[in-house]
Amino acid sequence: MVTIMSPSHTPRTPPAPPASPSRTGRPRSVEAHAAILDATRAALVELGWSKLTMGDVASRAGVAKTTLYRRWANRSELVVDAVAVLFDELRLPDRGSLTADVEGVVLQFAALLDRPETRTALMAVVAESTRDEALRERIRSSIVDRQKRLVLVGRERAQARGELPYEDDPAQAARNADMIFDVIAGAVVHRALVSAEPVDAQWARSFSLLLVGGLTTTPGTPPSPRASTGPA
Amino acid sequence: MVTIMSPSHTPRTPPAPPASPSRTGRPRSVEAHAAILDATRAALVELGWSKLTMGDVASRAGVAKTTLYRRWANRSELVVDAVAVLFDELRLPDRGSLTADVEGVVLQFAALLDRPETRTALMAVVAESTRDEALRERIRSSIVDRQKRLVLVGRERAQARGELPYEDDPAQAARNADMIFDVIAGAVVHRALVSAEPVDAQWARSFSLLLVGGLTTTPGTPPSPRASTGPA
DNA sequence: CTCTTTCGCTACAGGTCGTAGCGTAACTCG
DNA sequence: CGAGTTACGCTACGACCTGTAGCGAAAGAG
Repeated sequence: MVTIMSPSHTPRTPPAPPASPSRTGRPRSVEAHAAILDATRAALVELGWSKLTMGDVASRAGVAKTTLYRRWANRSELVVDAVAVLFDELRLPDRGSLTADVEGVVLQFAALLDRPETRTALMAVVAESTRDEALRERIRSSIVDRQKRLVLVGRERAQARGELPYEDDPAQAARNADMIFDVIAGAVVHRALVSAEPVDAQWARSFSLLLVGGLTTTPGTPPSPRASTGPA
Repeated sequence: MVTIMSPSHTPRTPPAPPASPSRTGRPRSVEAHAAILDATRAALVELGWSKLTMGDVASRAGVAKTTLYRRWANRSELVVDAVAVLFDELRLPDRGSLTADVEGVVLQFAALLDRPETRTALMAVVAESTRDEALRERIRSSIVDRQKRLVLVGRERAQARGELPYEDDPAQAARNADMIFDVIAGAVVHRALVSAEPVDAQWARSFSLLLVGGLTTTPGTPPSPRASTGPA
């Protein structure tokens, strides 16, 4: 009695389809889980983020509204999970050069932002996350990190090709990768959603040339003033 | 009677403080206008975008809720106007070099995104604008264009300094400017809001070097393959 | 067969949106 | 100065959404 007894209600912590750690009791329906995420994406397409309601998603999915709240704390977390899976499509096929690889990832990300679900949801949950630490962490782990891996893969390939130097300081290398990620993802998002203009092949090519030009001109960060320019 | 008689209600088109074209009747209170925008920013700071309500803003501003709806169609438009004025602070002092100018504008924009009002509101209205053409246009004219001008100024200065070449094709020049704008604004926004990490002096410096390195390596877009690098 | 957890359902309190309708205030024009 | 026009504050409202509570029933674990 004196104990916290919080598990009585609002557990909802088990994120994945069913709750893994609990062995006993009725398991959560995996069909319901998939149906809910599908319904969420459908609702995003038809209604957009601002008009999407939990009740609507529930009826589309054929489950009770209470079931949604048993699994997600609020709309934002549900929507993050619903769109996160779309980011699994992102791949980085080896196109032979750093420029071509950047171009490829830009076009892929642009295609993702062209889908109405992500278009309306991505910035909305990011905006929400500025005041919700848990949501920010969920976004980071289920969306941002999936994109960032592509940058790391691309860098490794470029290093293997000799297009980029191997970096000594691991902390510095991480900072660089983070910056490159923000530049790529940020530019594409800004072009697509803020400027609201198409990220087409021409833009992707121009951008890639710009970025790779900067990367090969500026090996590390300021620390090493470097005298001569030119790629390694 | 048969006429549309739409002006009877929901005019609300007159955006600025008072309605300019109308000469007759009681003019809109400019004090109320300022009070509403102030109250909106205050509410954004305290409550954030998602918990900001029209009723709350009205009572903070000391006006009736109906007055808000007479001037703005919805929350989003009100918030855009409320934060737009903050973007007037953006300046581009001549720091002597393109790299330094980029660095300066990055830090200024970052400072703006550090304010809780803009932090919570900017991405929210952008998300909203993906499904609202009027809102998108309002954002473009009152926020985006104010930022974009800085890019144009910076390019002119760099051209005058000889750091960047004068471009022949005006359409191509416009595309380049747009891209640079998306790269700068996008990277800063992404770093600050998505990655949620600080845009500090070090980051600004690294980013500026990267960008300017790319710009001086890649003058135009692919069209003109250009042989030699280096500023004119 | 018992225990545990989830499920669907209903109901609800609390809150917001956006509008309508009224009487009044403020300003322009003839 | 009166008539016409527009903005204002106020009240009230219907429609809707959120998130929770409480129930009996279903679905597994041991």
